Formats: sequence, structure tokens, C-alpha cells
Amino acid sequence: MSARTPYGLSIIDNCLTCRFREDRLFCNLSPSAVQKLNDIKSTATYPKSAVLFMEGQLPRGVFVLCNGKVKLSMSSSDGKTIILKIAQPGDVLGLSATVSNRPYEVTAEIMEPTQANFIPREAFLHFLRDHGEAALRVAEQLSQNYHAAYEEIRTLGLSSSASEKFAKLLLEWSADAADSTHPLQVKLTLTHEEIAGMIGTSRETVTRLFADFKKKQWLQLKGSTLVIRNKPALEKIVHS
Amino acid sequence: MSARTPYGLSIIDNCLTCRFREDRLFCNLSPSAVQKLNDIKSTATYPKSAVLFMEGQLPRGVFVLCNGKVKLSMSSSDGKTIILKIAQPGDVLGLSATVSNRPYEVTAEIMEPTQANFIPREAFLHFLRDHGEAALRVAEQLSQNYHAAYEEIRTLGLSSSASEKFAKLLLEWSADAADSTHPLQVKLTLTHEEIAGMIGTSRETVTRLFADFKKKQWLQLKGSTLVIRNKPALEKIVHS
DNA sequence: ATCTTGTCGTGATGCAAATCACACGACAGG
DNA sequence: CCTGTCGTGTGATTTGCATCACGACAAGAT
Repeated sequence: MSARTPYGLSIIDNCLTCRFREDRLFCNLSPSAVQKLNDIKSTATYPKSAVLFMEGQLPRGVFVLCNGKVKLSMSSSDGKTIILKIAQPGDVLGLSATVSNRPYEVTAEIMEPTQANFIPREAFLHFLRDHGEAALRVAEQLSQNYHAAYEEIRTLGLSSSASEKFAKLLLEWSADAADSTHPLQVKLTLTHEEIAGMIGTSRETVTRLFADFKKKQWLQLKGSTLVIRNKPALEKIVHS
Repeated sequence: MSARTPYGLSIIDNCLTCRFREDRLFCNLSPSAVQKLNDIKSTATYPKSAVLFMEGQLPRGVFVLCNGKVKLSMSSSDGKTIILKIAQPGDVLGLSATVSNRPYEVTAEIMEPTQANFIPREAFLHFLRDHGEAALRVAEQLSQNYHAAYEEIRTLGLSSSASEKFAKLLLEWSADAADSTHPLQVKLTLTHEEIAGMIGTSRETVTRLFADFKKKQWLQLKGSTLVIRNKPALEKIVHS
């Protein structure tokens, strides 16, 4: 349980029951709850393009990411796909499906080798019934997910143009990277196709939007790092 | 607490702590929890076009609908509006915002005179901390809301055409009205404008879609009741 | 009886973006 | 070396739907 070793297990424990991040799911629980969690969790690593679960499957349990990146997507019968989120370390996947015993809403696909804790459904629900504090924490977490979902609905339903959604995405990225030394630099890890999937448009449009924004001097590309040169302009587009 | 009187209070009690609908939020709780709930709730009736809360406001608490209909909507700075849901009796409004102390995601506007119970935020959270069973119930409810939100995202993000979304809405309606004697009849209570708001299109398009579907013999209008004459055709459109 | 106000029906027009159809560099593996 | 397969860039063409601009009709309001 302690963080004695520099690698491996210490990281695993931290990501599940860290004591220093109040905003995460299982932080600052009582010792007995932490102990119980450690008993029922199991850890595994997954290779690139492995699938944790697929949209429509009955929920087997929740996954807590330790590191790596996971693509959450939905697709329709005619092959169209939207990417909802790129999950980061600390994120909990499959929570709502597990709690309500409905099928997973999304498909979770590993983008780079990832270590994750898995907690089977039955054990998890039993754990929640025994630990009211954790149930409340789960409710809070679900509220946050819900909030994020509504943000998605807002962009999808209220943005008129593709450029608006594109600008919004860029601003989100720059906000996420706020811990970096320079907040206006974003490391691009997605292809245009994937970006298109995130804003519900076509690959070509993304290419054209990039070109367009670069010509307007709003963006600049240094290798694979994107530099935002005119944030106010982007914000103006978003709040049409 | 008893249902002695034919009007008013008996209805109120039923909608909050009914014992016969397991799928609702506060059903089948322990007697002490029920008692506590009754202590902290208050009831009011609201006239048409009153607003329970607005998008962006800090959460004051949750509302439990006893009767009537409430329109939940979001709007963007440039006046565009989407309607997310028409809340029905039994629905709980403002739950996620209240639990996570984030602003209400939507605006809740009364569509017809409505009676609702209100539970203030602080009392509600305190209640949840004291009653783990209720917290778990809330988590389940939030999961369902989350699920519904993802359904919305699916239609908004994956449906290509307006007709697809329109057909989807009609099928939803006919499924909701499944308790009626005839499942293919839907009472129309919304204007074309409002329907347009629900599927993210313009009023004119809705009018044209109605005309189009009627010409194709898929629909028929008897007064204000819509009759679905070719459900398979609608389903085919949806699952393109 | 005459205004207003809200809802519905329908044509004409314009445009943003999907779609189609390429071409080109990078890069891996046989 | 050639030959896939990806990711990108850019034109030409098409199209679904928003938008504008009406007219018709019903229900209150005055």
C-alpha cells in the first residue's frame, strides 16, 4: 500500500485511493473502505487499440485509469462515429452503466498502453451499499459526468457552424493543458479524422479549418505542437 | 401521509414517497428516511410559464413534480434554443446540479399549472449523508439521467438528417404512450416550433416533415391526435 | 367588429458543409 | 526497390436545410 517502490504498484495504489486529490472518486475514504476497495480491485495493462468495453454490452464493472489514454466513442448503424472524450489517468470508466445496470453507453478503446484497475460490478455495488460515504462520492462523480454530457449536448445542439465547434475544442484543449509552462501550447495527438469525430464534421472540413485558422494567424504549428496565437478571436467565434 | 382526501395532499405524498413505483427516487425508503423527507420538503403550485430555475443559476435544491409538465431547455448566447425534455410527474429536476453544486444545466419552465415538492440543497445533502440508502438511490437516478443525456447526444451527434431525428422523436413518443389502449396514437401537445427545438431544426422543416410523412402515408392526423400508420418505415429511417 | 398574437403552410433563395475525386509525402514491411 | 496503407491537402459538385417572405386561419383581447 505504501509508495516505497519507485515504479509499478505504488502508482496503482495512488490512482485508486490517492489521499491528495479530493476531486477524485475514491480519495479520502475511511481506512476500512480503502481496505475493502483494495480487496475487490484487480489491475491489468492493456495494449494499444484494445477495447475495455463496447457500446451496448452489459456492464461488467468499472475501470479506473492509472495512466495512458482511452478513446470513448459511440457509433451508429451506418458507420458514423463520434468521439466523446479522451479519458485521462484518474478517470473512472463505466460508472453509470455499472451503477444502473444498463448497457455501456460508449466504447472504450485504448489509444496507448494503459494500466487500469478493474472492479467487478457485484462487488462494487455491494461495496457501495456498505459504505454510504462512497455512494455519495459516486453520486457526485456521476453529477460531474452528467454535467460534462450536457456540455457535449450544448456544443452539438447549439453550435451552428463547424468552425464554432472547432474553436471550442481548441480552447478546451488549451484549458486542459493549463498545468504546462505555456498554456497556449497544445500537443496534437489526434489525427484530423479523430478531431472530425470529436466535433461531428468531416475530415476535410477539419483540414480546411486548420488551414483557415492558420491563414488568419490564429494558430501556428510547430512540429506537432499547436500554438494559439489569438485566443480572443477563438473565444469570439465560440460566443458568436 | 395517508390518502384519505381525494384531492391535494394525498397526491403530494404519493409523488414524493410512493411505495408502489420502485423506479422512482424516494420510493421504498425506510420509515425514518421518509419521515425526514417529509420534514424538509415543501410544496407549491406554479402557473403556466413560471420558471423553476434557469440555466446557469447556482442550485437552490431539487424539485419533484407531482403533476403538470415542465419544459427543460438550454439556450446559447445568440438566442438559439434546444428543448431537451418535457418532464413528467414523478421526475426529479435539478438533482445533478444540487448534488455537485454546479449551476443548473438547463432552464425549467412550467408548461401547464404544476404542483411540485421542493427540497432545499443543504437539507437535501444532509439528508443524503445521513441515509446511505437514499444516496445510492440518487446515484442510480443520476445514472439514468446520464443515460438519457447520452441518448440525446446520440441523436444530436449521429443522426445525419432532420427526418431521422423527427422519426426518432415520433417513435419515442409512441413508446412513451405505451400504457394507452392504442400504442400508435400520440396526443400532440407541442407546437411545431417546440418540436423543432427538440430535434434541433427549424419550424418550417418540421411543418414540411409532417406534410412529407403524411403524404407517404406514414402518419395521419385526427384532430390533435397523431396516428402512426407505418411504424416500420419510421424505424427504417432511424436505423438508416 | 376589428385588432392583435400565435400557429401553421409553402414557395424562393442562398450557403455551409458533406461528398466525391484526386494527388502527394511519409513510412513500414516484404 | 516497390507497394501497401495512412495521414494530409485541395479542388469541383451537390445538397439539405436555414432563412426570408409571404398568406391563411383561429382565438382572445379591446
